[in-house]
Amino acid sequence: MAAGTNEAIAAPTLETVAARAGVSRATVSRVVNGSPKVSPQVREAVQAAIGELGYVPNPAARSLVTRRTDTIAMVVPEPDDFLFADAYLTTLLTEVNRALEGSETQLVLVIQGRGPGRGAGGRMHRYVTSGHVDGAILVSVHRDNPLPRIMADAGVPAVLDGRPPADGVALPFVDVDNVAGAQSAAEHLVGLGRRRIATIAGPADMTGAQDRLTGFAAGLRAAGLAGLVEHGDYTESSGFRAARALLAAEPRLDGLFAASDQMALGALRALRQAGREVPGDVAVVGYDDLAGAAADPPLTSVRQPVDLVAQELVRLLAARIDGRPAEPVVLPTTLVRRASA
Amino acid sequence: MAAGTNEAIAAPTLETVAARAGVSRATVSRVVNGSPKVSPQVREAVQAAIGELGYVPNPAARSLVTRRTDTIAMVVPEPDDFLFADAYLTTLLTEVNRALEGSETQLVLVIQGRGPGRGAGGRMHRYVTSGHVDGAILVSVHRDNPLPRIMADAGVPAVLDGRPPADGVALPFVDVDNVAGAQSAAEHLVGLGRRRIATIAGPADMTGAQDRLTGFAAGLRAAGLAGLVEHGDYTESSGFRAARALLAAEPRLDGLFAASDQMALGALRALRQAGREVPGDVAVVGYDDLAGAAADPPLTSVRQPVDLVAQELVRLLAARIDGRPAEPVVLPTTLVRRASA
DNA sequence: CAGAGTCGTGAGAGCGCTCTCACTCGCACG
DNA sequence: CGTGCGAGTGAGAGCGCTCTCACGACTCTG
Repeated sequence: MAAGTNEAIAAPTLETVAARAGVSRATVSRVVNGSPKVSPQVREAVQAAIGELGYVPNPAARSLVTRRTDTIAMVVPEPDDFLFADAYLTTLLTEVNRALEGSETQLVLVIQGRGPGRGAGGRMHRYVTSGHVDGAILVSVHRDNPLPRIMADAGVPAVLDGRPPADGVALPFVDVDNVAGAQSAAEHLVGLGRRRIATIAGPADMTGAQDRLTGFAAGLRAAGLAGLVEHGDYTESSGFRAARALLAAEPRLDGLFAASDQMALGALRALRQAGREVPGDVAVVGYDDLAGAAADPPLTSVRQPVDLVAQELVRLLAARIDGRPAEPVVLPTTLVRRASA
Repeated sequence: MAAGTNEAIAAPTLETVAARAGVSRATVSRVVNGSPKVSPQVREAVQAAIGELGYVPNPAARSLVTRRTDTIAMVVPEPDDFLFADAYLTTLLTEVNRALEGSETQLVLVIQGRGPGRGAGGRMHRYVTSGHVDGAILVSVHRDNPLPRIMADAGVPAVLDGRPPADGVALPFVDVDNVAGAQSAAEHLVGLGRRRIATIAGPADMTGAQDRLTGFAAGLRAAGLAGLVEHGDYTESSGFRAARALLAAEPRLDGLFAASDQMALGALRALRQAGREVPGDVAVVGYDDLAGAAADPPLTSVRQPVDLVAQELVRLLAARIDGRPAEPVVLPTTLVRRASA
């Protein structure tokens, strides 16, 4: 059946505490908020009263007057997106949470459903726009996503994970240097002596995927090579399909760069089925360095500093919330070498 | 550099709308909350005013008086847990979100950090306990987790994903029939003619893992067999290690049941490295049916109805929040057969 | 020793909303 | 034609908190 006594008696308020400590509401409020202008004796008395009464401030009352909720949202466009980029998103989520530790700010994960409330004016837009949160981190934003515009129009502080498209709303953002990262992957393959190199790129409507493709192409071009391209959607199965297509187009393929570890995993599976040895026949490099360490063989991958991304995202958003300016940040990647390339 | 005009002018309030529509605050409130006792003409006028002004109710003010926040929390104990059971937790999260679609209730994901605010009275306990949310779904609860007790003591409605230990707080819960699920896995292996069967069990301090072990043992016993047991923590790598240990203890192993797909994946890797064919030499069954469909070979697994679990969790919690009783729910599993067993 | 600060404290307004209660109609009833 | 009643509406009292302002009690300064 269920929980214990059905709700304790009325929760203590500032008033109750004040009466108990023999001071005014204002003074209790000062103690609770750590104001320095309270004498030590009074402070102690108030703290004792708070302890005895088990007083906890009412967040609704507080934010009614402060116009602050001490809550920020991480907004993920839709469940499918959420699942597909799984490892990256969960990691980012965890890291953002960690970056918030020690502060009073609470993180709320908002997943856009696909129900009727989906479009502009939907439940989630209303939520994010109507004062429930002080600001938002927008994640996994595709080009046609209206959310950045909505947030900007509503005057709600927001930052982006990943750079916005050139024609998009100019929100502050944190990105990793995808061009350089992908280029280092391409150069690594070239350095290994590979010459027939292909890439499994990400969705064409995401800037991160575009940049990785750009970097890859630049890396090959520098070596006087051209590469095959096949697109996936960051999932394992799309990587599997893309790798088969690539193999069909170029049976003598000897190097492969996948724009996500998930896709690299799918490619590994396709290669194994096709009887190719990795790295013997085909050297494979992934991206994210989030899912490949336990692969077979362990995946060489471009690591993104997700912890730093999270910290910068939080820092930028905090700045915007306080009305300070926030400059975009671009973080470097590192190539982590393992057995696959 | 950032968002557009720095915040629109003061947001419209009930007062503003009332003035514009030529009615009182109370009437606007009635319209906003869909009260039936408003004449059609007035309702229309008010709705027009709301539209023109772009009025959005202030949630803090509202919940200050209603004592409701229309927000529930899903509480995940710690980042490591979150990561380890990855697929299950993300799926559950998505499904709970989906179950909430159409309602006005918003889901907040709360991850317990490991900082100083960790213990009782920590940031997260305060958050969940102090009126930020109407209730909470507790997930991945280990035996020594104080949270169920804290919630019960604070009188905050809460429900559990997975049955609580016998000596734990009697919160309403939703569980799957882990005993029957594991038993069906064992029976399947037996039915395949396997006789040297082992299991990789989950953490001993989680009831779900216990139940799976119980069911597995029961299934073997019914066939007059005994099985080897090795414990893991639901991660891929723990499955890898456990499978090696099992292989060392019983080289002629011909059947293996892992209490999670992740661990089954690790086992697959260990078996391949040991030169065993799956399912030829060793038949493998996983649990969750969340990560094995694209494995090599595709994993036979015990499927949990995560969507139903989510729906029931939401239903039970809603009942508790409304002060209605909530009976525990136990849902059935199904064995999904693929190539691995 | 008067004037000018400090410092700690309390009084009280007000944040935007909901909800009870009282009031005003218009209409059916006796 | 008075009375009763239900439906629609408004007035106003809070919900629990923060924050400005005023004030009393000191401590300094000249």
